[in-house]
Amino acid sequence: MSATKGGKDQISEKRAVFSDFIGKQKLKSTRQRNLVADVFFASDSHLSIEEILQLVRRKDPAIGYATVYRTLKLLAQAGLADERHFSDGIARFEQSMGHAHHDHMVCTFCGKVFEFANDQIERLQESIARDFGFEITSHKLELYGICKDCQSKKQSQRAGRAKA
Amino acid sequence: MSATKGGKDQISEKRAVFSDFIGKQKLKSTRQRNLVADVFFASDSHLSIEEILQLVRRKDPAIGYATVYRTLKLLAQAGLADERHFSDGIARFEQSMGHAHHDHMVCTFCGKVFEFANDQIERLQESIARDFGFEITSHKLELYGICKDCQSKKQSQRAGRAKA
DNA sequence: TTAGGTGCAAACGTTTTGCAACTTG
DNA sequence: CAAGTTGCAAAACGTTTGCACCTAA
Repeated sequence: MSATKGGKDQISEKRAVFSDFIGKQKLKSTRQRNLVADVFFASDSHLSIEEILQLVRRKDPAIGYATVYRTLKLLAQAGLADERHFSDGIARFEQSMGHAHHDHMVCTFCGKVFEFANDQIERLQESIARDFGFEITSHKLELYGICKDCQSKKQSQRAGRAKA
Repeated sequence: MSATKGGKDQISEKRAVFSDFIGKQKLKSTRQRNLVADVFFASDSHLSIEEILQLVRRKDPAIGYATVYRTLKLLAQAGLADERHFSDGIARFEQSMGHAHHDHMVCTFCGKVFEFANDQIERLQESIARDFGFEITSHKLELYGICKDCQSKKQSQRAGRAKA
């Protein structure tokens, strides 16, 4: 389930892609930008801006929200990040490089996000769209529920308290 | 394409379910609440709060946002409305009674929402969840793209340019 | 040097809430 | 009458933006 398949060198590749993008767009490579990007590349989950900010501030407490928002937007433009909106109103970002298309399973108990891919579903989507004369540009499939771990947590939690 | 399958009597049934809910919760039946509910029941599309407010104000211009928000929340609690969040940041509501489970196809050109249902996809979702030991409580499948009508609109609008 | 970036705080758009006046039961 | 509801305006929420100062190229 790890997002990074190749370890460290994958990160430096992404770093390279990013600085390439920065260069081509005549933007500047700054300490803050690189810090945000590195934190993002080193993570393998679906981080919110808030979470990224917390991680980044461990290394530089002066960094503000705006920089994180702006940098993630750049990363998205560079094709390195994908913005996702699950059912909790806040944006989360995942790495897009090296990821084939996949869908999400969100645990409503612990908030963890699992990824999965299923070609058969993809093909069915295409055929449904075809029937409608609809031209798909993107899609989103999310399963909400309770993950394996939380099912047991939930049970023991309920076992402890009779009823509220 | 029509959401209401039985016509008028379906509306009165919903009205009944709603006032039942109101009664059981020891809430009060008010002119505003009933107006909002009726407007909602009479519609068959995916309305935003803003749109519902506009419709309601035709009959009573004094009604405010808060009442619409509060009433839609009640309708959702009563099992009569489902809140949806497509990729435009604003909440839309659809009627849930009499609706079998279905998914959505959203035209990113005109904003129209089409519904579809596919048992095979549902079954595949279940089997994927089972593989993960995940217990599904709900899910969301949305196809984004361009609907039949808009494909031609788009072509004539971009008459001079190359086709994708 | 200067285009561009930063952090702050204020602005945003949607949704929620506190409250005094007002209905409903 | 008491409890619940209303409309308003203010607050709250995540996000974006204007701006004076700063920094990379």
